[in-house]
Amino acid sequence: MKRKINLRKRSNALAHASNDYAASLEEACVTMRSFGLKRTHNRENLLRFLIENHGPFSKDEIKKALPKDDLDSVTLYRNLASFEEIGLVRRSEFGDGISRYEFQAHPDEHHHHIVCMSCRKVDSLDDCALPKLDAIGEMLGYTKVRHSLEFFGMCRDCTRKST
Amino acid sequence: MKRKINLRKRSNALAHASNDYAASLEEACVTMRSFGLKRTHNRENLLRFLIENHGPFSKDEIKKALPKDDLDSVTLYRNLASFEEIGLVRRSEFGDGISRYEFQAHPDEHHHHIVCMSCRKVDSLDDCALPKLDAIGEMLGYTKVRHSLEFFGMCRDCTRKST
DNA sequence: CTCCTTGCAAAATCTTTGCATGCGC
DNA sequence: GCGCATGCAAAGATTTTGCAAGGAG
Repeated sequence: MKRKINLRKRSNALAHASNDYAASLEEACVTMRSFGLKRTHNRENLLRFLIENHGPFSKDEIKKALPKDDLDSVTLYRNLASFEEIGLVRRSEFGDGISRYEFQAHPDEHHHHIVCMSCRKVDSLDDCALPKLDAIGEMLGYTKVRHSLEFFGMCRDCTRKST
Repeated sequence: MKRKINLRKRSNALAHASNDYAASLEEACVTMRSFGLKRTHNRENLLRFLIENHGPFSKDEIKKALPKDDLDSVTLYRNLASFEEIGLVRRSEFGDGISRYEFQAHPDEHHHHIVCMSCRKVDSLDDCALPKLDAIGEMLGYTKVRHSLEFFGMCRDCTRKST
């Protein structure tokens, strides 16, 4: 059956917690609880991995990185889907047909990436340098506008190697 | 085996052809030829569909729209991949894990989309209003920078219905 | 005539679903 | 104890591969 999550507004009680990994994890668990999701080993491992290794990962990369005992694909799929639904995790797609997931401390917070098309390395870009892009959509009558902006190119190292 | 395409530079001989569907098709066929791809019924039908119904389509939508006789999935996959490789077709991903394809008259030309998260309608946005975003990537030492920018929201109609 | 393209069958992947058991709270 | 979470098995869906026959140039 379709997993049903109570889409209550996400708690912001700990919105200004430290950047510490452990603190982020605790905060994430509070968010989970506020949606009725339980704190389990599986989820904790998944979150820890995503928090500590910041940067979008494919399901495959995640599966390989997690302890052997929680590598059941079904659980991973379900947990990623749940986390995405409550905004703990953001999905990015980089034009190769593979979804990549990354931890997102706060629902509205996001940044953009630049992906090296040669080695697939991903850098993060600060979003503060970007204009208020969503206004473009609102001009067309759209509401609840959000956007996804990804850059692709060849990184310094790969550029050097290829010449 | 992996299909090998001779990645010669794309011909720009007809770069300023008219916007007419037939002309676009002819131009696309010239491009195909310049990469050693042959003009077949399958490809012509696929291109015609993409040119006439502008807007990104999933493989599924394309398959349903094509004449029943060319609905072999394998051929569709292969042709979309070839077209993508030579730049005739651009793939977009809108965060739902489904790749969508659209005709792209010239390799560097592109625009952005705004996708209604409710009815999945896609509007196209003129890109001329946007700043030179790729400079951001080049500042980081990347070369050959391109970008993908997609907007998501709820369109006027769906907003009205949902209140 | 040659090489590219197609369609079929089958394999390999990826993703979802049902259900019984286990576990957080 | 209740209800969500997990793991297994199996079903479903998607994508890839091999190969022989057909068709474009």
